[in-house]
Amino acid sequence: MLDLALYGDRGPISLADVSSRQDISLSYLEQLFAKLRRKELVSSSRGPGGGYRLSRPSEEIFVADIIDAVDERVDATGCAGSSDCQDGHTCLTHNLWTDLSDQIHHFLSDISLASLVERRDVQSVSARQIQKARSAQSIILTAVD
Amino acid sequence: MLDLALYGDRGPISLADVSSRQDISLSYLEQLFAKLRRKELVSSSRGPGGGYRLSRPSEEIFVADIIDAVDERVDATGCAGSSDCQDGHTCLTHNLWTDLSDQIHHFLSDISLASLVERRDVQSVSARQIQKARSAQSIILTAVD
DNA sequence: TTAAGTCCTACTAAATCCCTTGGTTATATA
DNA sequence: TATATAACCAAGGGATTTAGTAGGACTTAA
Repeated sequence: MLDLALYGDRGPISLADVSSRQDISLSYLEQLFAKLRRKELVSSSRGPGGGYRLSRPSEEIFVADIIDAVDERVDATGCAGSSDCQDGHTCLTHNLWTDLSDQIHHFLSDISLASLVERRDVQSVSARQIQKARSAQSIILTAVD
Repeated sequence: MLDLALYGDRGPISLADVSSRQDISLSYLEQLFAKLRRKELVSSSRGPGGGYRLSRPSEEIFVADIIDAVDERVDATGCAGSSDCQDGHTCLTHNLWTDLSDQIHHFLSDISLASLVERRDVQSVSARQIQKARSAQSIILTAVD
């Protein structure tokens, strides 16, 4: 999603591009983006020149939204929401773990894609990725010559 | 560990007792407590009447200490500390996940066993456990008659 | 018409978590 | 001194999750 936020300002991004930039397998990305599309965080267009784009401005998409869509829960309990972890009742530390889950969710729901794009560490990784893509392309062009 | 904090005020607690109260298998507890002992969070005494006790007052043992001892890390990154998640470099969201790990660790390092013992939800679960143990014992006594 | 792309299902490999089995050693007590 | 109670130890197994593969069907711009 951060890849779309970084590189998606001029039209849709194909998962093949995301795959090569971020070192994530294409098929795995397809599975993740199917879930992201269902939760309407991205929209897709098929055919040549197609790909995915963010369905909202990056300021309005939060990491928690993405985790929720892909993961279905941020849950540190193990006993989960069901709360019958011990013979039909809750275990001793049940509420400790639900508190922690809440903390995690709160932390991630404060971080937008836009705020990540502005981070210096993200920008430097992105710069390296662009550099790498350029040199890869120049190798191809050289080979064509 | 919370079981020791709750019930360990009169001498050591056997893992068999913890096992029956907390519905955790004895062998699994043995593995966990081996790690806790190595990190000097508990001390053990063998033989009849033996068991484990907290090696510090419950005010001075924090959930983060326990997690660290048992788990060796609280780490949300996947790429872990190694930070070479992408072809020898860090991935785009590397620092986001290390930040999250820090947040989790900070949250858990503020929570002592003593503070958990004082929680109402913990006390009510504990009360239920004591009740259950009493009725189990009375069944045994009745059977002896 | 063709190639680029999404879309879909089924399967696999590895890791982790919790647990089981089957022991040994130490020690309090009868 | 015998016995029961407990900690200690090692090897392995089942379930679940995570990340990825494989192989294809459908859409659409050029």
